[in-house]
Amino acid sequence: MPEKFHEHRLTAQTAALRGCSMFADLGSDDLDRIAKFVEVRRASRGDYLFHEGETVRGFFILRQGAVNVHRLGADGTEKTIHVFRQGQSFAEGALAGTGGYPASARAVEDCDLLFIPRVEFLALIKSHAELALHMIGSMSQHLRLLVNALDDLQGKDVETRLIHWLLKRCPQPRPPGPFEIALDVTKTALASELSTRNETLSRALASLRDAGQIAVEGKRIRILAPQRLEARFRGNLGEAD
Amino acid sequence: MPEKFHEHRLTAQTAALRGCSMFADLGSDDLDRIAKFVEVRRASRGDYLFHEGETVRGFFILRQGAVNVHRLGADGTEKTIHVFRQGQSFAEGALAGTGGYPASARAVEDCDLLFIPRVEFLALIKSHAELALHMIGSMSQHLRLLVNALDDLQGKDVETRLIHWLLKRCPQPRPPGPFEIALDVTKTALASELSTRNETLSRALASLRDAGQIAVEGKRIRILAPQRLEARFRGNLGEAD
DNA sequence: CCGCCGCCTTGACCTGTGTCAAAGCCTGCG
DNA sequence: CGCAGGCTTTGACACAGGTCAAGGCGGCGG
Repeated sequence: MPEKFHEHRLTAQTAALRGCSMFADLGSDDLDRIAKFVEVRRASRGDYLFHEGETVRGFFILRQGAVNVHRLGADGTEKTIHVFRQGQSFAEGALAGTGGYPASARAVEDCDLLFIPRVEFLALIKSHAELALHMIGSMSQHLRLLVNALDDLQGKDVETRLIHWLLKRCPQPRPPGPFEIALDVTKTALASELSTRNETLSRALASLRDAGQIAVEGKRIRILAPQRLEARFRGNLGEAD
Repeated sequence: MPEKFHEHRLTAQTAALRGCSMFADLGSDDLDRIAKFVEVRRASRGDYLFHEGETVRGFFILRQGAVNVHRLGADGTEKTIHVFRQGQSFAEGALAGTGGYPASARAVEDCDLLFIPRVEFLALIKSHAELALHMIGSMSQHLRLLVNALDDLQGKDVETRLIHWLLKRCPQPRPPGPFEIALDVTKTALASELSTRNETLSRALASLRDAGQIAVEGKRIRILAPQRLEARFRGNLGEAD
């Protein structure tokens, strides 16, 4: 491999690493050191990145695409734990523990990711306390995420969870006019992300449509008045929760 | 304070620290260093250790008792995320993040705990990569725990969750004869731990009793045949999940 | 000893959501 | 062009579990 190309590959990865919150404020020398053992991976829609129970070889940073982290129930139906999207890292929590990955991960879109091998990374951490703190911070985020997911499930009905999902991808502060969201996955996949079935999601969408909150055109959902939708969200929380 | 007493206090805490998995295999000099800034705390049943949103001052190790980590819904009902018991640490995930504790913690029994202040601990981590790895390991455990809780909720009905809870505190390998479990909290609190209501828990217990699986006498539950109960557990998973 | 107050139990009822089934709609392929 | 196989929508139905209400049981203070 020509040296020039190798150089280029390194800087491209360095940039990608910096984009991930975990490595955001590391010195560029450190980043280069990491970039040396990082692997670039591509995954097509449907490919598995790892399976539950498999021994942990490393973790991932998602540059492009979306990954569904889930478990399989005894009857084979998969239960989504979380869907990660670009810029996020996942499975770093599994690095330190024993017993392999606690869940499986499958690309729900074509993905472009970085794979950080376990042993090299752990070795690096030992000499870079800074990095360890970032790692802890990142895991901390995931903990919060799961805590949120957990009380979403406990307290909120499907309509409320759907509204929550919509509002999360609507800019803050809320635009007064309509805002359109393009679904990057099938509605069935979205249903799974919301821990429900496509039928139920379909009904929830219909109910919001009938209430004049949204307009649905295939894979595009238009929020007619984000502020009004947010009001309904708070309303739902008040009684149902 | 007499030097002798101080010495004693230190070694007692050192021992307590070693009991916690997070510090288990640290050198005793390191433990002593930690012990210096650790605070001993007691909490009576009902006391709050921290509230959701409060700025994070440190984390806890539970030496004795039980702590309920939960959130309050909009209507004021509390939703349990997890109940920690002796030997476990909690809230260490909040150390690195921003935005304060993601949940509240309340003693459900009289508790005896160690409080590890945030700034001192973080400073120590910077110079002790070993410790950082342990920290990561511990958070990793909590992540797994939440993942488990999450798919418990998604997939399993209350009876199954109850059986799961019972089996978790029944020795492995399963004794062939009866095994008795003493509830350390009220049944209402247990219901909350299982993310349900006392009425529903009551029914689940009754149903297991009528099925000849358990005997309930106030706060003591006798599992008549652990192996048979485990069989039922697997049965439930097969269909319902 | 009695009454109060928490906790637990049981019954009746209602609602959300999963399940099953049928039909509509797209998209790609022969 | 037309058909097949996905996805989505809608309806009918079943059931787990939450809610409300009415006791029962027990412990503790007066």
